[in-house]
Amino acid sequence: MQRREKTTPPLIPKVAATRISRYLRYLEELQARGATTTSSRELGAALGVTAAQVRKDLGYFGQFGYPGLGYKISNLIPEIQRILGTDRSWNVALVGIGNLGTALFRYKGFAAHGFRIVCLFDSNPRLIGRSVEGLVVHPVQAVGELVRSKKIELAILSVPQTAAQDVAQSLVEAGIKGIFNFAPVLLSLPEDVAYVSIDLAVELEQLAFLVCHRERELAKVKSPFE
Amino acid sequence: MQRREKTTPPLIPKVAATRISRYLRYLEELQARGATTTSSRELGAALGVTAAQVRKDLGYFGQFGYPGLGYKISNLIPEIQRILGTDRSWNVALVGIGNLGTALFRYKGFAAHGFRIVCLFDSNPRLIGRSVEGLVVHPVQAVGELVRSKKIELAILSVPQTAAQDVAQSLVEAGIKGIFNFAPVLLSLPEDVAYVSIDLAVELEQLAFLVCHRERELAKVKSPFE
DNA sequence: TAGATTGTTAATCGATTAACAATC
DNA sequence: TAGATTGTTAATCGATTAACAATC
Repeated sequence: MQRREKTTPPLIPKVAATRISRYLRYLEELQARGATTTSSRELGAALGVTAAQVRKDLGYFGQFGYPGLGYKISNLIPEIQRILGTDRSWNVALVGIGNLGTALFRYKGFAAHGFRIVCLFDSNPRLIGRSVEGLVVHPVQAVGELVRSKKIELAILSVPQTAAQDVAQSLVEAGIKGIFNFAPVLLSLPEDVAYVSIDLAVELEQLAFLVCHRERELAKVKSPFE
Repeated sequence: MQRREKTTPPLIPKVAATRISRYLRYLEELQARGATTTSSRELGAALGVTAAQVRKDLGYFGQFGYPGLGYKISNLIPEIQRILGTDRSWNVALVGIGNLGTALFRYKGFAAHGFRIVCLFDSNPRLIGRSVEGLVVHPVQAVGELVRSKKIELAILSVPQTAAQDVAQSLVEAGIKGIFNFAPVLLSLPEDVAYVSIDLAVELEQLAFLVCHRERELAKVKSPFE
């Protein structure tokens, strides 16, 4: 458990970054509707958080608003993109071209936010060499070479649980900077590799849990954005 | 913002339920390896939380351990399943049979934990009537009737953003108890309907954010399970 | 018994909210 | 100017960790 000096600048809670991402989503929606300004009150109301929370979250990164006026949407959107690192595009590898992998590859939401899946990998000999919507599936062994040559920084891992740690290891050795993992396992990675993980079964269990405990009036079992 | 009397029993933080789910995942793994007992220390170490956290989390729901001995795996697994509501099976509707929906339908991890996708829905006339691995795709309009007749309690929503709120509305009217939403939008639902949501683009943005801020040594930007 | 580990209370730590001066 | 809304500090609230008596 890493200790940290008391003098370090304001630490940013991870949930703040998640909310910032959602503010961006809503700002894009507002802009599409033709709005030009908004306020912490409006943003908060739309996302189910307090206005103070919105201002605090943005405050971790700078001053983007105008007292009395609110925020200029055309100004705040690029600021948040810069904060999130989505003001540029990212090359992404997709490892594991099964049902989920294929669906993720076809998912339009990634490209819309600057994430380009530029390389596919699998270990199944029957898939290797095949072309999926214009991209060839490469053997996992080629990760090292291709990550470097294609300047890939992020990887999406949709491989079976049993393969996940080994593949992650190869990706790390190839110099990947972040891994988005769908395998139901906690990957052990070096500290300087970023890590986001989704376990679909865990999420569905959460839903069952919430249903079971709604009746028992489970109070603080309150999702962060409802 | 709902107020709550000071006398209410210990409120359960949402993250505690998430961790409990992960404890279960790890316990199943331990059992598969032939282990019969474990301890809060071992569980915590495996999942990157303190032993005190593990005991506290379990403590919200009861006393399952033996001082000096730890926890009996064969005993703790069913206890956690009962807590999560996965000690029985759940009938699930899948709405939106696109790439993601199809992948989710084929995903084995749900069935393995008692979630049975028993009905498929879509609004695309070209999909309606088609059979996907033995299940016929029904029109979204049939939700009301089928949710009741098939005793469906949960729904997975993998429809486009623009359709999500309307479909959710129909599901609620049909008496659904919980919705697992993949559309990038905050659904507005009655309080007694449980809600879990994943926005894949937001998750990938989190990864980009973490990568960008690793260097800037972003301290408390620490994911809950690393 | 001695050693280990639980369940739980108290202490610490961190995140959220309220409040308000600054300012457009 | 008066009204609105920011950025930020202080107060509150809640979650995590440490500590330890109870107990196997």
